Amino acid sequence: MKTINLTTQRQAVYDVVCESVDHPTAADVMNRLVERGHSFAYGTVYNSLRYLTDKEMIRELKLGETASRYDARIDDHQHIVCEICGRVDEVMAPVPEEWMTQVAEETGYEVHEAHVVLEGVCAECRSKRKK
Amino acid sequence: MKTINLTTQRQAVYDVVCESVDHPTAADVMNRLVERGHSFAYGTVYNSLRYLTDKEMIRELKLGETASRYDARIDDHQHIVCEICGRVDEVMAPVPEEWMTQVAEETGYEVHEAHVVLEGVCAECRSKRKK
DNA sequence: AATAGATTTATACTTATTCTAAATTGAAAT
DNA sequence: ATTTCAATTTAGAATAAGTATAAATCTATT
Repeated sequence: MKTINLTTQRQAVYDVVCESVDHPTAADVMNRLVERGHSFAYGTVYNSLRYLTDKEMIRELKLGETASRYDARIDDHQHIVCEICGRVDEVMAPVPEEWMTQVAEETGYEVHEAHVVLEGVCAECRSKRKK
Repeated sequence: MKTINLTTQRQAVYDVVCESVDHPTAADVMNRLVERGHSFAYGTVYNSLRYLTDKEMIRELKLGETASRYDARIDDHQHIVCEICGRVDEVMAPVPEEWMTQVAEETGYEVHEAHVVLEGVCAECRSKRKK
């Protein structure tokens, strides 16, 4: 079932996510679609985001905020959120395998994956703070 | 401001969280309060959970589900969720310091903390599956 | 052109949580 | 003991994010 049916709506949603660098929420995506002259139903945007997520063309991020965010990078990676300005950046350093093994031993679980949300202060906010 | 004012309601909420081993949601806490003969307002339970969280007597967990869960263990640790039965267990193995350092170097962030949600299959579900 | 299946639309609904304004409680001061 | 005042609780309305539904529309195939 890897048939992918990209309707106008799904393509437009995909384009917005791909061209965004800030991990937009569904509401962000909606606004950007309107800016581009589209006017899709509320539910269609959610449907499209889910469809694209199911087809693994985008990823849904749950970073502990109320709304999910979406990411066009689908390779395995984590995220870091700035406590000051709220920006979200990618973390490419892989979670250490040995730690995962340790967790498996400790818990008796078969460990499949790790979702990590780091918190800290981004470079920009750090330099602003120095004054 | 470390004055802690434990009203009847807050104490009862705290007791429920402390005596639960399954990381209850606000709704779970509400039900358990009713079982114990209490009948507090809806908002009071949320207020109390927030109060206790602010005073660092309990921790709020955002594990990617729609509802927050609460944990009476306040020492630094992570969580693992079973993909089959949904149970949530503690992970005491600390996130490797060197990985955090690596992330700091990679991102330019000052890294403060890591929230990790692992996913896998718990021991019980693994043995059930073997049949 | 006719049909069927998938998709979109508009809108209603759900769930989790927060907000609000009035009522209640409880500690401190008279 | 009574007054007072802030903190807290209550009941219920409001909000935010997302899901469900049923009718309308689109699209591919006969």
